[in-house]
Amino acid sequence: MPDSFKEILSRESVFVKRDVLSPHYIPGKLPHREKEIERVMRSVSPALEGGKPRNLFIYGKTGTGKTSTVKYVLNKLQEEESGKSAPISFINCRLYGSRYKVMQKIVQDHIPDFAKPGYGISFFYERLLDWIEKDGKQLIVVLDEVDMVKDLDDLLYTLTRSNDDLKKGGVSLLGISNRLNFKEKLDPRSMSSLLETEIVFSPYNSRELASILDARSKTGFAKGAVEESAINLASAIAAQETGDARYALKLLLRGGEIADERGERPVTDKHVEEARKSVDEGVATDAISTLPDHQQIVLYAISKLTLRGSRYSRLGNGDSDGENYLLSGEVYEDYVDSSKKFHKMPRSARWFRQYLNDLEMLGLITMVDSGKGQRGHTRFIKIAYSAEKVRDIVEKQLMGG
DNA sequence: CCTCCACAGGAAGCGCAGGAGT
DNA sequence: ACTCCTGCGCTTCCTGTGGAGG
Repeated sequence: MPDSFKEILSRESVFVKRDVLSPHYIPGKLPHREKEIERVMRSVSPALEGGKPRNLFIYGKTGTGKTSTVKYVLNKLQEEESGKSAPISFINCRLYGSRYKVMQKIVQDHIPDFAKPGYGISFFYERLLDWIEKDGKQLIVVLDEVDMVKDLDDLLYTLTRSNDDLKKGGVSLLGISNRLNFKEKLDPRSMSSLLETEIVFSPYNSRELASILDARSKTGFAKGAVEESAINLASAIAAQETGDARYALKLLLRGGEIADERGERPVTDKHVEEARKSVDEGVATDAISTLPDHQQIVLYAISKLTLRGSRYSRLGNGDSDGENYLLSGEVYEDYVDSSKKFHKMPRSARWFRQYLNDLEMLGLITMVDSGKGQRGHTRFIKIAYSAEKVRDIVEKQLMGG
């Protein structure tokens, strides 16, 4: 318990430059991505000499450094080529998820005068061609999370076709995606245009993660403020999950915050261990509060019944492990009641089943098929997180609003 | 053995909001 | 700015499934 604000302020933090630990920070050096950086540079380099870069496609799971690598290379490109012959549009397709929006964004980036809404695609297209031809520019369009574009075939067609319509200059594409299987849905023609070159980013292993964390903590943390074992644990946990560098960074950052809150000085693996709980809980809270209302209500019904105990408590005799499993029928009944409580019209039983499947996909509940000992064919449902917490989150979410 | 139970999940169709085209 | 179109969330209807009960 601090005696005064003065004490809190004078207390030394383990951080010296906190934002270095943030996942958005792009360090001056990207460890373990040297090969990838070189390949991206190689494919972009023709732009420096007025040539058309090859189209490039990058895959890799989240937190493997795809976006950072591309941003790093493009920053370098703009530094070395301070002229205006290789303009860049960096587009996050989660925000600009259609051909129209992407085209509009490109125009807005470079010729904002014409970016008013209401114009058709063909208008944007021709303005853009004029602008590129003017002094033979080499436009580079980066499509981050490219799988989020609804009419991707059309977009790719439009952009690659522009090279045929241009007398001078060119447009090249750089696509980034974390889903490997999405190209199956693509038109073979747009596939071959996008996949001229392909780079796969593999997940970091725990040693690589450790050296990344180590490098960042050297500038982010105060000297001696973080123990090596803490870094190793954070890397090991993240490597075990998916090799996600963002997750590893979060663990370390949160661990530092926890240590600060208690005024403890070196960040140890104990802090990281607790950070893991807190981070995972935060993820669950986020996942729940962004859920559609009715899925939240289903979760609410499940958590309520879990706390009260199943009405049909006769599970297979002797199966003492099966505590707190609920039947989908009784959950539906409570879901209908709970919907009324939150002033919502309950959905049909068919759609309720769909909700259950969605929630299972998100890892918020688990289900097993009813075996012996149960009349009829149903599923046993169990909540994956603390029932009290889930109930409170949903209540807060749906009551005040 | 057949029937019933208590569901699972596919198919078809419907109304609506928002995006595309004019 | 206006209409047309499409995708999405949802309902209704239906067939399937595996054990219980008679």
